[in-house]
Amino acid sequence: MAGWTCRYKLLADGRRQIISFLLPGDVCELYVDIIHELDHSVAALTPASVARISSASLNSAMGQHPRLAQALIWERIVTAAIQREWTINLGQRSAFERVAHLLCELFVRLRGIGLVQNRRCELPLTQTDLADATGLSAIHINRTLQELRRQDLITLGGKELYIPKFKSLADAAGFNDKYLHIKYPNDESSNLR
Amino acid sequence: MAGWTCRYKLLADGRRQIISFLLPGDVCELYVDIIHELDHSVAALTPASVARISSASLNSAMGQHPRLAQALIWERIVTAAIQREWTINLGQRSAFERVAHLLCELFVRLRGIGLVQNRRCELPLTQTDLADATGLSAIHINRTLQELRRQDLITLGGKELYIPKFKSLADAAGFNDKYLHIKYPNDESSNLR
DNA sequence: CGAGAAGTTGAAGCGTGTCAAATGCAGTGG
DNA sequence: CCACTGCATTTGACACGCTTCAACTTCTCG
Repeated sequence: MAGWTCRYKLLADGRRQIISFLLPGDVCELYVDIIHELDHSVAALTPASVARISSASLNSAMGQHPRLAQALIWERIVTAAIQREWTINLGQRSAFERVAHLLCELFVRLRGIGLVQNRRCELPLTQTDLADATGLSAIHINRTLQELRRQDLITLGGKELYIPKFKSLADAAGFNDKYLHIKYPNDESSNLR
Repeated sequence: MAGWTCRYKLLADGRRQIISFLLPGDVCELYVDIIHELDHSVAALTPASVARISSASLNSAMGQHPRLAQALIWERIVTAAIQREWTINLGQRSAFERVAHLLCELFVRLRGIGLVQNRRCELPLTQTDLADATGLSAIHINRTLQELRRQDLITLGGKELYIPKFKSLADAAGFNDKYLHIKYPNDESSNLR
């Protein structure tokens, strides 16, 4: 409901991969009762508040509100699309593109839930977090962020991210928001420049 | 129903990332009618036969067979887990581990659908396919496969893969099949040695 | 004010990519 | 049946993006 969390997995030797970021409103796990055990971990990156929903109440809610079931299907589709896009990000893109792409994704998702104002949003991640999400070293993240700043694509500091020309950053990243299937209130995705 | 296919996405400059492999019995897309357009492509890697199911007949089948709906939920959970594991593979593992891990995954999945006999299975992938799945260059795939052969972890040639000691390969890859949630007929996963 | 975490910088090393070319192999047409 | 063709695989040499290591500095917060 509030705050940032992430899915992650630790390898035997201590390497950590962040698998995805969960933002306010995101669903963590619908089927805990089916699989019984998660194959990964979830952690809060900021103070966060989380709601638990019993499958009984969820089922009755879906019975009374058919569009809720539809919304949850839609949520799964988008989550899967994001995970596929991360696969592409890690598999094909350079460090520069990777970081730019991740920032684009987070920015658009935050925008979709009203957490972007004046092209600014909070980004409560350490450079180590960014490193573990992009499969890079924290040191290289640092240098990549410097390069992004040098090209005036972002301003990042004090946990605040500012993207002056979104289109430029998206082009540099090869980012296309179609996969997120996000509808923006009061304007269209193409209005992001 | 038969043959190998894959999901993939092409970047603007021609880079290709294979996002996942679809094996016989796998579901490609349940909700085409909801999202209308796919954000990626699917291609056959071998001659393949595919069945289309209308949402009408699927819904009626699920109505008559409650366990079918359960099975499809289970399928989505496993698919999501595989995609997360690919994220880890591409983000954290070395070339050697990546290839070993991918071969482990495919081997176990093929085993689950009865396509492994005497520790052998078909692997109708080119080295270029493996490269695009693991985010490596085809040349480095070639050298990595040679190293895997040199360590007697695999035999691969003529589109046939042989894994003499699965446990050894899995250890080298950091592979744990738990995320696949596969039940083996007539034996347990730990029987794979 | 002190201490630990986060961010920054420089130098050196290495894993993987790129380029170029040779070899092997399967399908095709004469 | 064989020469031809094109794709897959293999090999070697070299380049480079990113990692590692080792400081140092700057923040944050009790």
